[in-house]
Amino acid sequence: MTLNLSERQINILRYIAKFVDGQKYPPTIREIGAACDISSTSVVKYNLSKLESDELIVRAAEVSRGLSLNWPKLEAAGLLGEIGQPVGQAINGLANGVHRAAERVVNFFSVPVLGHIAAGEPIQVDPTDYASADEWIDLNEAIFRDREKLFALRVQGDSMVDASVLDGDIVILRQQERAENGEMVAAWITGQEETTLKHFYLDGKNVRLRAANPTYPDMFFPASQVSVKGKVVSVIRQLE
Amino acid sequence: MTLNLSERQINILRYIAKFVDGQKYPPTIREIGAACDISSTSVVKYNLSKLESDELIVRAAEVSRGLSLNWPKLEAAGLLGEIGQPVGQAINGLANGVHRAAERVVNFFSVPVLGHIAAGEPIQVDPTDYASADEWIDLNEAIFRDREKLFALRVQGDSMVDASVLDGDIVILRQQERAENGEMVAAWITGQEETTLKHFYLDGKNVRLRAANPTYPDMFFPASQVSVKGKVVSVIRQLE
DNA sequence: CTTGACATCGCACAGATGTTCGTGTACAAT
DNA sequence: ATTGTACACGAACATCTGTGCGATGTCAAG
Repeated sequence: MTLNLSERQINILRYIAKFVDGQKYPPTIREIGAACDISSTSVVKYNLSKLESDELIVRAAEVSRGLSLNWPKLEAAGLLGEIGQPVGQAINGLANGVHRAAERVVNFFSVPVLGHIAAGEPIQVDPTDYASADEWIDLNEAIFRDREKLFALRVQGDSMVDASVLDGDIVILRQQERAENGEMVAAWITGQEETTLKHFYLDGKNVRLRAANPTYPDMFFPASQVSVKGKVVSVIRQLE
Repeated sequence: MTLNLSERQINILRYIAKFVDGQKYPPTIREIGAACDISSTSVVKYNLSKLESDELIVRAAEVSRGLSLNWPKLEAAGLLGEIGQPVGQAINGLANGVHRAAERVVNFFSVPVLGHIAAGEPIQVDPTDYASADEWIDLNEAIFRDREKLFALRVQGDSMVDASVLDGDIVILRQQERAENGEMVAAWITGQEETTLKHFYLDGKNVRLRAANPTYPDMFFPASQVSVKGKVVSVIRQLE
């Protein structure tokens, strides 16, 4: 039989994928209902039963949160694009083998982008309405690609404001000793005995460290004095 | 601190790992108790709380089956051999399930904080040495807590540089109409017909919007003209 | 128009499940 | 001896959560 899923069922699948990825445990039918604009638990159950008969999910009867996604089937149905992405693209450390469908992880770390914030436009805000998002930010891709060499630094003080990095921010870096021109790196300067976040430029045998904020002057050092610790991949600021 | 786990707690970890791998959802405390020869649910809870304070597991209060393993921490504690790595986890790191530490990718959204970055201090960078981390950033918690009401905005242009938010950054907000003084919010200003990110202050019937960058002047509006769309929870910048 | 499958809704109910609390034991410190 | 801490037990409790069932609306076929 041909799968004929309703938009609602697609939404349910997407929500489950996102929820499990984020929470590490499956949602309840009420949580699904709330997220997918379904007022009745029985309607959720009805749709879950449909999905189960299509073998897209597996359900344990009478067990709270007793459901899981059947990734091989989801892939066979061509639904990966609808509800998630294979992890293979996000983690290149995996690239040494053929992935079976089961070896996939949803790209659940995505949030709906409900608009752009730039002066002049209002934003429509209804975060619970999954369907209304016209774009999705894939935070998996954004933050966690090639996680192997990632580490974090917590920024102390205002020494990095020139790079628009504030006190308390978390800087996520990928360990590497070399950097391309223009990349922002964490560098240890031997002469100065300090570590800074700066844009890296190699001019012959000299290294120029440029602040993000143009009001701060560039700094020049012999290349031998600058040792790159890692490249800044992401900056995360928590505000609560 | 040194981890000092009882045999019972190791057993619990092992059981959780095995259960999640097989069932695709976490066990209840009663199931854990039955499997680990614990007659009382409160004893299971007691031990789970211990494991949680060691950050070996993550627990959602009052949520059935609301627990998950913290694999990076488990590895850091040298417990992978004790509890075994579930196939479902190995899959994320290695296609064939054979565990090689260097290639393994953990399926948990926390990264080690290997130090602080402030002028004057060197940073020891060995991202593979999880044990040396003096702090862990749980990005799950940092970004996706109460994710139901979260949405994102992509920043366009340099209109927010005064808030240290750059063009292209992703701003993650929690939907809410009210704000406390000092919180950074996305606000729609009726008179100006624009949306901005500013620190919010209510002075009597007036709203003061303060930029993060002190070189930008504050803005004042009647409270009726300012409508808060959401509170900024996180700012994420991608640099690659 | 009638019929029946499909999808939805609201609600009540029973079972599942985390939490709390009083109690007990063992052991080290005082 | 007394106190404090860590660990364990069991029962009671409140809530979470899946299921069942009757009612409603839609829509195409007869």
